[in-house]
Amino acid sequence: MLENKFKEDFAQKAAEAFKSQYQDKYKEIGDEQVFSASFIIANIEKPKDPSKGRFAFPVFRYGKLLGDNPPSIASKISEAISNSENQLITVTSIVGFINVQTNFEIEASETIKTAIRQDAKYGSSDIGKNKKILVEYSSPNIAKPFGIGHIRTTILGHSLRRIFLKLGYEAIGLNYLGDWGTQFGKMIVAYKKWADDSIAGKETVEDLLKLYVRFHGEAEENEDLETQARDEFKKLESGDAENKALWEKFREISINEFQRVYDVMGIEFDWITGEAFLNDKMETTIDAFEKANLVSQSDGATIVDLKDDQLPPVLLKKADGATLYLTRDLSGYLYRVKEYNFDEMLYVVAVNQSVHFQQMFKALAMLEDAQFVPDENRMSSKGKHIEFGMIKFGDKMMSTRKGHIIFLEDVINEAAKLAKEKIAEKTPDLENIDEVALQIGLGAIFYSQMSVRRQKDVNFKWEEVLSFEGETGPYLQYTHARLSSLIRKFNSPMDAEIDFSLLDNKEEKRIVELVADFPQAVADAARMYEPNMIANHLIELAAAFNKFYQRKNADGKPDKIISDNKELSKARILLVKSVQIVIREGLYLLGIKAPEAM
RNA sequence: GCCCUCGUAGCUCAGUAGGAUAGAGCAUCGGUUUCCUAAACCGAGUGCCACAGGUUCGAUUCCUGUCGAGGGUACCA
Repeated sequence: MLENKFKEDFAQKAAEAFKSQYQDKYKEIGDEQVFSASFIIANIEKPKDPSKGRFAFPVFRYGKLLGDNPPSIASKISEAISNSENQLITVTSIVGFINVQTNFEIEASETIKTAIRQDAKYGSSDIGKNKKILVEYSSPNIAKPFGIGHIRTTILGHSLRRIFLKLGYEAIGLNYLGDWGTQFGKMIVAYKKWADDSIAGKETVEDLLKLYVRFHGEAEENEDLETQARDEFKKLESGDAENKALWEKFREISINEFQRVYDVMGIEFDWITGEAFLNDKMETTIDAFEKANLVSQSDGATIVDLKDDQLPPVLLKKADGATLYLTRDLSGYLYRVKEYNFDEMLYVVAVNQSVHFQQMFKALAMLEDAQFVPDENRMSSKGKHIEFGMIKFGDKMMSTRKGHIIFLEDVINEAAKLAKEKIAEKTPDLENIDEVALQIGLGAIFYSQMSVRRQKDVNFKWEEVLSFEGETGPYLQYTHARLSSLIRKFNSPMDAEIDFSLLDNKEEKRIVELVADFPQAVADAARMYEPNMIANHLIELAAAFNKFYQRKNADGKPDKIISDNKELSKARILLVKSVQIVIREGLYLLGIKAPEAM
């Protein structure tokens, strides 16, 4: 918390300045709250234009209180601070803002040393200490292939897990497979009717998809199929052996396929489970709602009326007695409460399921109300739907049912292929070409999802996902490779005394600021459940570094990082090292690998 | 009908605890490589921040309404 050192110094001095400059008013007002250092520090902000100052403090709110105009207040306070002993900061004032510059040598020295000392831990903190957070993500449906539609939940959730781990949380990544539900009735009907005997036992997910698509195609003509599907699922749920065997077959084919894709993508989970896991817990859940007197019958179905105009009732059981997705999710929540006693339970699921989660959280709250659970023990409010926008293709929604699907693996293969071509052209003697090509391909894909705020719908465009130039994953990776290359090239020891005052141009200054602000970016990303904030920060840092890398001296000659000026080179290479750490760790938080060369 | 999300440059998007002249990338045009990786860098132009009100010293940001796009709205997930 290096930055605080400067902020605290400023806040302290500003508080004193208010007291001395406005003695009479200060006493009259009596309320010292808004003049306290802690209030000031909380209201410090960052100018959009970094050249204005490292941070700023607007004084408009004091205008009425002090009976003085803001520009005058700002100038009086800043003058008073300037007249005091200042090691750390320099202040100036303009139109009601007090702008603060930090002592750059100190900030540079401490930022760089901290980053290098903490290395992979840079940006971490202990704000999540003793807190447990569950993150449910990916959660593909069995018997459907892994499509591009699954990419956002997978990448977002995976990144959030890593971000929370970095902040000291016990973060548990959960893959909750859609391995139960009426869709299996559909699959079973389709399989029994149309399965190709010649490939029996060797079916792939694609074969299952064909059956699924055919079912929906024919069901449009023949409504009876839907009824048959419900019957088959009902049979499955009551333990029919033949259907159980088919279900296990579908499940195994899918899981093997998923695992292969996760391995390629480098996606990790702490617990892979599924809806079927909850089958024996459903009755307990329904009992709990019954005991709480929340259950009623409606049109033959077993429901919980949420007493809310905005929300449809929760269906615990369909008229035929079979359970639904929501029943299973409620059971899952109650199970996880018991098993993990979490502080937060994040559901990284697309926005089209928002009603589902509203229903779920409301039902859980009603259950706790009925059970008179005291506030401090309530768990129902700890669930959060981390929603994200839909993926469209050619401006249309993707629909698995209609077979409109882009296989994630095809996207990955295509990206890796293009990356490999590019390497062959640029760095043909690179050793581990295939490995790096995959890293870059994945970097492009991952970044394309991370560069947009999660609430936005995104239109899948091959040329955007496969772009390696401009604000992209490969740009960050390329920058990392450059940084790594510099460090390799500078093969003198780095432990000598460094004169950080040699770092004095505006490019170096900007880089130090961005390195120093990385921990804040990580914390912000966690607060907003928005990895995009880290992606943005990395792009800014990479751009600042690349600018520095290609900067020219006044004479128009390249100002090289490694030069004959030994002392300057040493200081700069440490700066380079700190940037490398931030880019590498930042990319890690996004789930992207940082190659040493490419 | 009702509910949720989104609406910023030609295109894709940042701007996320309200702040000082609204920023990037792509695309277009021009420049930079005797090379610390040109997947880069430099320069050039573009905006009634959907619209209308409100709150505030100050609104792209918060509130209300309108319009537009997408999603959802009990026996799918």
